[in-house]
Amino acid sequence: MGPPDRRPTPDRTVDVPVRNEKKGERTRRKLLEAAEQVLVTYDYHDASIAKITEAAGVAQGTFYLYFSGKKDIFDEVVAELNRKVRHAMTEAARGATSRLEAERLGFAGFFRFTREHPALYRVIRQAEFVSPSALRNHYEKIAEGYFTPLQDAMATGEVAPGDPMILAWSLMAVGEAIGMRWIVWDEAKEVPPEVFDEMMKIITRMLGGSSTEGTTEAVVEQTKRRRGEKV
Amino acid sequence: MGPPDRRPTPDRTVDVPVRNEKKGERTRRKLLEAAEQVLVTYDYHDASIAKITEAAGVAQGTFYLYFSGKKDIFDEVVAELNRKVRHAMTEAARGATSRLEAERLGFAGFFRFTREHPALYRVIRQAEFVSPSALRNHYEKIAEGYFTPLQDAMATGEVAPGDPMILAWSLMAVGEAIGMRWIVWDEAKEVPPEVFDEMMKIITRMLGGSSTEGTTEAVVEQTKRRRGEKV
Amino acid sequence: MGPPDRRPTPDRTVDVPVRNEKKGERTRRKLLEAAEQVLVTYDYHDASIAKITEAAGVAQGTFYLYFSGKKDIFDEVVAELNRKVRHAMTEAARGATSRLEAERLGFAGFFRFTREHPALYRVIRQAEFVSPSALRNHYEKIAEGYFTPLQDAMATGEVAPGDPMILAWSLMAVGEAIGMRWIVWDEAKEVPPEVFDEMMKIITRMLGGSSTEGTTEAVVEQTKRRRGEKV
Amino acid sequence: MGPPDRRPTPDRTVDVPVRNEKKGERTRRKLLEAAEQVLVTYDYHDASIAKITEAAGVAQGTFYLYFSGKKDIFDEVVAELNRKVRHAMTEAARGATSRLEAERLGFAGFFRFTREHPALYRVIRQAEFVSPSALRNHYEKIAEGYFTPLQDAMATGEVAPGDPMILAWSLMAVGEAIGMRWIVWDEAKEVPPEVFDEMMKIITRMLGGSSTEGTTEAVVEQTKRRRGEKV
DNA sequence: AATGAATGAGCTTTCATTCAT
DNA sequence: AATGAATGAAAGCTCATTCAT
Repeated sequence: MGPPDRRPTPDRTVDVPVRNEKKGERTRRKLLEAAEQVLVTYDYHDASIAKITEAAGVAQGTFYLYFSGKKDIFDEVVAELNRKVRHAMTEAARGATSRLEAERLGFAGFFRFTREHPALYRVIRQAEFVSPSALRNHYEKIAEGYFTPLQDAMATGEVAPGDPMILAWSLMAVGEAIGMRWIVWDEAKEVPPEVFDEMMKIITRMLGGSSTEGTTEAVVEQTKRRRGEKV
Repeated sequence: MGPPDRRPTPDRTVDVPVRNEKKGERTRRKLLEAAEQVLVTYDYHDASIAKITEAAGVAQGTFYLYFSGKKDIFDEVVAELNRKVRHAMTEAARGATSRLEAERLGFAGFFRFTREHPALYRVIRQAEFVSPSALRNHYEKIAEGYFTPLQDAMATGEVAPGDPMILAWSLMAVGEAIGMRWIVWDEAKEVPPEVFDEMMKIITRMLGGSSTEGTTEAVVEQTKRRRGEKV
Repeated sequence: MGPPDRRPTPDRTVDVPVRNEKKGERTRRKLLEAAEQVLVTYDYHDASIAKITEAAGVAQGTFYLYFSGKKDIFDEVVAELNRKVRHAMTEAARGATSRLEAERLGFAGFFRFTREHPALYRVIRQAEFVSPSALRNHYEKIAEGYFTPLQDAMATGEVAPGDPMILAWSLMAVGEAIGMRWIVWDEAKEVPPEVFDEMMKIITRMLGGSSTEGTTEAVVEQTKRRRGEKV
Repeated sequence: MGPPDRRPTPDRTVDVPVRNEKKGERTRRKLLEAAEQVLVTYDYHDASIAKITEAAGVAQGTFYLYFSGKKDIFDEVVAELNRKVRHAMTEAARGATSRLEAERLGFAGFFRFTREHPALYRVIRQAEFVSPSALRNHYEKIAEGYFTPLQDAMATGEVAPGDPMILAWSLMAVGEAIGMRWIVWDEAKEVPPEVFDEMMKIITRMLGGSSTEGTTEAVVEQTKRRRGEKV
């Protein structure tokens, strides 16, 4: 299953000891990094302990000194990726002056992450079958990150009133679908600008705010300006 | 799309010879049905050829007379499920008098299908790792089904102008996310009415049409009437 | 554990197809024979499936077509050995004209078996930890074989009255201990005659019958005569 | 034999430093006690060094400072148990006024020990495969303990003349078999009185002495009296 | 058209033992 | 005197696939 021979198994992880790190901790970290790396190329079933330990440059038995089994390390990898995606989105949206701008920047950040980690994106989705709880946790954490900002924006009228959680899930879903279709499937470096613009028009309508700033036209205009196109 | 295959999913593999069906074709059909059945309970890796052939009542060797391998039959099962979901959605939307109503009915149909086939839903998602091409085909066929109707609705102004394909993907994504979150995760019999209403408010904004009929308020009103609540 | 390198693993079992035996049955029999053979040299834990299948000349996977696991085949081997020992004892005692003579011949038969299968003797005792039920079954079957004859002999006064089962267990125990001490430990070809005679004196007293024939002196006399010694 | 080691078997490894005991000796003792404890619950193969060192509260590596391997410590544990059983039997028989009474008390003591240490009983028998020499040593020491008393009793006519060693082995065997059958298998608190009496009738005959005191009837009478039954 | 016995590579996991610190 | 991280061989077992019948 999966694409087992697209790339050869990476032989070793470069072991750069982190400062103040004990021997045991370093080995654990090496294993975690190796697992992430192996899961880039192989799916859960094909990502064997043998491949992981080989990539980490340790003996097979060593694995069980740090993890109780395959699912255990998988869960940790998922948790780490979750942290990374959320970080990428939050950082991208930082400094936005409106909810809509925050969405635009956040989506752009998410797509950038998707492009930079096309295989890790696969890992997250795989969790649905390997570790449902890890998957739930992933989506819920992202949705929760949306909750308060959307609630606040609803209070100011920037976003149409409603249940912030349902809106959060809807926005998240659109981003994921567009990312899957126009980045992962097309193995593209980015969502084509016209698709992004079109998507933002839809997102704008989903938010349904009343302020001028948030209208479809205004957004398209802003974006074009940013790209240096003429309005 | 005609009404293909109106038989309900068989609970067990009962071999009722179809008229004019040769022996070989019947065996092939038995295997396909058995695979579908087994994949309801087991995921791809646990659904062994042995389980499938046992369920079909044939010897293991027979399997390779009709399918080139495990992935082969999986692809065929996915294709069949795809046919069924699309059929369920199309049938549900039949007779709608507006695009918005068609969406509402279509989503309801999709949720009903999700509720009735919670495990089959999992099968489709699993295709992402087992057979990426099957998965693409699945989503693309659904999206294509949206294309013409949305294009037409844009022409009449019922839906805001734009790229019908991107809107199709966005709508599909929202439905899937809500179905996953409120049916599959909650193991619920249906999406709670208030969630459905809230989602429809968002969908309505996504369509962004100009006709009165399509406004949020109008839709909520219609729905309440249907439920016998006072407006 | 155990003496792992006394003898090399036997490479193959000579496969003499038994008449009217189907392919599957023959493979099963080959595995059973190979297991018995391997268990002669190695103890339960060291008698790996790999060694067994190699000795049988089949692939490892084939093993699981016929046995559910290691314990399964072990139980069958124990059961077969049990059948063999009881057969050896019964055959040996056949034709005895008194209970005491039957005992003498039976013990001699048991010792002969012990001598011919010193390692199989070990296998039986190993069952105590590997498969307690198999072990119980083994001893109980032997004890049961004693029951009726002893009961009958008690009725005729040939053996002192009492509980035949407790006497059966006591006789069995003495035989086993003497066999262990003077055959297995000494790797001897037989229990030394003077030990055997001494043991028979004790056995004679244990039976405690009243008939002249059964007295210690009479037995020793008979035995000496048989050996051609002068009385 | 003096009264060595009157401390009860420790339920847990509590490290009470013994007077004048150096640190190294204490660690060694802790390991030995931990091994005994672990072997009560697990059999040889499942009693891992990890479990033993954990129970002893020392690091795994420390084990090899005191023992050359797993078999080494096992042998020492067996030797200690051997000391304990013999001690239990000797103590029980102390004060007997005849050989027969000594047997009766000795058997009772052995059964009591068996009942109190059902798992340790298993440990001894396991030695047969783990460490044949330890096992031989065990039985030989017990048999030797019988030797002199039986020899003396034969001299006085209390026991029928013969080879004391063969009689010793026979008696030992009967005790072990009855203990296994009616205590270990039945998980009973004691050998049922009627079984014990019946066994003593057999033992009495095995000893085959001439003095009145030793007759079956006399023994049964004594026993009944002890139990307060009327004769 | 069908059988089903046989394959063998590959998996996860355990554990006695070593050795640098 | 003690540590505990690391080892690596070996185990039992599964399963997609083949092929002689």
